[in-house]
Amino acid sequence: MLDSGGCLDCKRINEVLSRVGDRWSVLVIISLAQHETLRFNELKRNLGISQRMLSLTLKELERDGLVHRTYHPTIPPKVEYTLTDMGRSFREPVSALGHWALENLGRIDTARAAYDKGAAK
Amino acid sequence: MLDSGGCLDCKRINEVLSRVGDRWSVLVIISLAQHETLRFNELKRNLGISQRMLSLTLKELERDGLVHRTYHPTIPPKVEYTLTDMGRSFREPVSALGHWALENLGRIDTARAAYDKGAAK
DNA sequence: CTGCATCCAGGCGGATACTG
DNA sequence: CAGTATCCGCCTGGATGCAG
Repeated sequence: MLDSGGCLDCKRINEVLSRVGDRWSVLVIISLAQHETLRFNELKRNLGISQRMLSLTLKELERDGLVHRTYHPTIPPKVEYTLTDMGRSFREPVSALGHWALENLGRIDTARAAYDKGAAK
Repeated sequence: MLDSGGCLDCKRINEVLSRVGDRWSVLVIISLAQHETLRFNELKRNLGISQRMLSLTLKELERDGLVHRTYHPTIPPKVEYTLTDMGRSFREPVSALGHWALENLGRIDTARAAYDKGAAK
């Protein structure tokens, strides 16, 4: 609920995070960035996401102009998803995050273990 | 459920996102990065976060070794929070995300408006 | 195959009250 | 001031069933 008064950047970050910041959106974009084009069930299998969440996520991403949807009215139907230019550009900051993740996951685990041991419980 | 079989990076990203990927963690880190040192209620006011969430978030961040907590046993008590080295390093990928956000928020809004108009409802 | 609709459990997160 | 504890609504997200 509202601004509060401090840090203006925070509100911006907050905004963008509410849009494309959820786990599934990020993962869908990463997956599409790696595979170029994927069908609905391919994404579903790759990410281990439920149909419901994938459906909702893709619709949002399409709405936000990050993902392009191509519907082939064949039988059975075939739908292909690709990144838009904006979607591809999103991959840069995300990969920076991914890089940081890979480098620091171990450190975080170590810190946690130390913290948990110290606090005992 | 799990892994699925595809994209190994996704699991990693997923992991790190489950740790420091939530909205409040990110905002706390950004705020601390900007102000160097902040007290509990300063953070609370800056972010417009509830005590409960701030308390939980800070405890997690401290546990993960991203935030350092200094307790001054005065009366009234005074607690200062600062970023650790790892916490500071996290700010780089986040600022990349922030940059992207500022550049593309407008585009997203435009895409949304177009989408909503087209779909009508 | 690609979805949408429904149901339902679990967790996030705010409001409030209380302690040191 | 800096938390902890409780209550509770809301939304996320999985499971299932159905349609085109």
